[in-house]
Amino acid sequence: MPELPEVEVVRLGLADHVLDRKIAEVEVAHPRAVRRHAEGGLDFAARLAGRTITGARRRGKYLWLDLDGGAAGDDAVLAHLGMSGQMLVADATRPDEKHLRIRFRFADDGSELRFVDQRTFGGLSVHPLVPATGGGLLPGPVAHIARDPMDPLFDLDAAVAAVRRRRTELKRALLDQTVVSGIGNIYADEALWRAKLHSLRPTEALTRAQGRAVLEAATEVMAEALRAGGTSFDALYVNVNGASGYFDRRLDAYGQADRPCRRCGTPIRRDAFMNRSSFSCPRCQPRPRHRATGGITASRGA
DNA sequence: GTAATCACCTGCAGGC
DNA sequence: TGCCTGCAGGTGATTA
Repeated sequence: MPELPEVEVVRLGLADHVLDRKIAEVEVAHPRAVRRHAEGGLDFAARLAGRTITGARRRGKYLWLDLDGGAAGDDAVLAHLGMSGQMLVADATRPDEKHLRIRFRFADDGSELRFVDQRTFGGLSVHPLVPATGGGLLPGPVAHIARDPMDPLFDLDAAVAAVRRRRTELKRALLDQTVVSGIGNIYADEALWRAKLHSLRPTEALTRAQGRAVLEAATEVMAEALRAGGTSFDALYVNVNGASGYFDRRLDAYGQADRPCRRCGTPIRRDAFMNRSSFSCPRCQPRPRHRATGGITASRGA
């Protein structure tokens, strides 16, 4: 599942393969892939034909391709990979993927850019760039997203304060993209394990030191994942060349149900959390005393 | 204004 | 073998 490191790997690949290339034609094979483009697929394709890609940027799990000046000024193609989205640079002669949703053909007749998405949670859309709080230009839908821990202007103390201002459970706050962006279920569990904090810990009772510890752990684990090329459990996350990352082999908590904790040997526990799963070590990460439980201990393993 | 819940969607594993 | 159910989970709309 693409989280920040996986999206960054894709962004780097796009920067290598599509920068300064002129789009000749865009084909939308599935309307759901452009559902966030309010004017529909035909308008999406029409707005991109003839434009040149001038940049590949990212905030959190969103990435976008800057376009040269159009009729209405600077704009960008915004992409969210959702659960299973892939941006593939492919030779035009290669057979189409089963879940090909959008195809970009370029004026140079070289490789194509394909948006492939099995579960259709992802999508592409075109938006004008608008001034963002804190400076810079961003596509409109990204303007409310907080800076991610790999952003050079990320303010750790401000992020800790934002987490502590919330009145919720710690993991919910970590997953809230308006508090800190880029963290998904995998890296939230890994950061909590490293910081020895339970996902249900109330944010209002979190000390500054604990807040710093969990956000620093998140930064650390995502940087390590990026160096490994991202986390892949199956064929759903790949880079632009279709290759998988290797960080899943180094996960300490996520997907490790019933396996011994690498710190203390206690079996990792799986709990239900927001219609998904949460993994933690019951010894290193004790539950807070005054929170409702209701989790499950049965596990399906990884 | 803030927090919680649910729908969206497809493929796979496991049980019967 | 085939059907059914549960699970994976990020985002945005809706509800409280």
